[in-house]
Amino acid sequence: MTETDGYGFELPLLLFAGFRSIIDELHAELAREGHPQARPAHGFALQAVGPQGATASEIGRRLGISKQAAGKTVDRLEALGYAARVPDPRDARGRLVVRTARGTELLARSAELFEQVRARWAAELGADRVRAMEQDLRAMVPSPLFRLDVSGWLG
Amino acid sequence: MTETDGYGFELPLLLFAGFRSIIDELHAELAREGHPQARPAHGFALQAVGPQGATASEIGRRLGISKQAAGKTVDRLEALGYAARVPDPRDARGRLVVRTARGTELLARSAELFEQVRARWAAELGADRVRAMEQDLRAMVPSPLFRLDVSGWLG
DNA sequence: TAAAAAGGTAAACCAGGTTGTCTATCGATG
DNA sequence: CATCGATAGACAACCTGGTTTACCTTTTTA
Repeated sequence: MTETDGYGFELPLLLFAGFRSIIDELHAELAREGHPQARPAHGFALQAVGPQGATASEIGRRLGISKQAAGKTVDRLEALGYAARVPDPRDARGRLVVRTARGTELLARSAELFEQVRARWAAELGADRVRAMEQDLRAMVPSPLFRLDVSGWLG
Repeated sequence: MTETDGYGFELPLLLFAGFRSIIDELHAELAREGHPQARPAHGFALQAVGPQGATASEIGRRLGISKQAAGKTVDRLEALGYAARVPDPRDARGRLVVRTARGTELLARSAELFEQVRARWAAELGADRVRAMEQDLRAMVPSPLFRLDVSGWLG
């Protein structure tokens, strides 16, 4: 990092700023539509729950965080009405985390809004440029799993 | 977000994964070179200090966080030997935060490593594709300031 | 020169991560 | 069929790094 922010330093900043601007736009609109409490982390976690539900331990594994941390996040989702815990019929130890209707609605609306953002990028830059960006990132990135250990990772 | 991760949902994920893979690579190497304690947040904060030094309040403003939070981060940088607080000769209220030699070294080495990563991307994808990615992101992103309120923002 | 603005610090709180320990249950194996 | 290792979940203690509120000191300004 020189004082003049050379090229090399700019690339990661731009990638993060791109990510952030999309997520900010998404959540500004979600807040307007009745989800003011929803945070980016909630969408990721809810996605990790999956349509069939999952145990907190499994969610932790999918997110790359401890089962305890996953449990706390599920507590939060539960408090906000996006997920619920039900007894696991096949394992008396476990409690299955499932999406509520509100949780499913949040994900569905998020998907629509993400499509809108991408369409705007395509309109602005050209569809081919957006496709190229995605293709290039796919080539350079190990795998676009949603690791959720961001808090601990960043700081 | 549909279950099948349509295009719209993939773009932000790819942007974040790209950012993250670069930062992970950087810090893996920094750790090998004697900076195992350095976290991504430290680099951002140290950058915000600037070559002339800055007050904690000013750092907070640059990073988009409260002066108290900035103060805590400076505490951390100080403990790790990357920054020091000196009396501000022009303001008896303030204490100027300045980079130590070790802090400057961390930033310089980071800059070199960022250049290396970008060169690898250019070799893999083609220099024009990397330039195009940067150009397109620059066009879509408000401004690539390093907001550091990520912890609070994400969760 | 008094009031407002700004720097720094401290305390209380929250979110979300960690590790470690404990109990209950599951599943495989002798 | 009993036992034992692995696993789910809960709980506690702790760390980092945000927040807000409050207060003191110093500087700026009206």
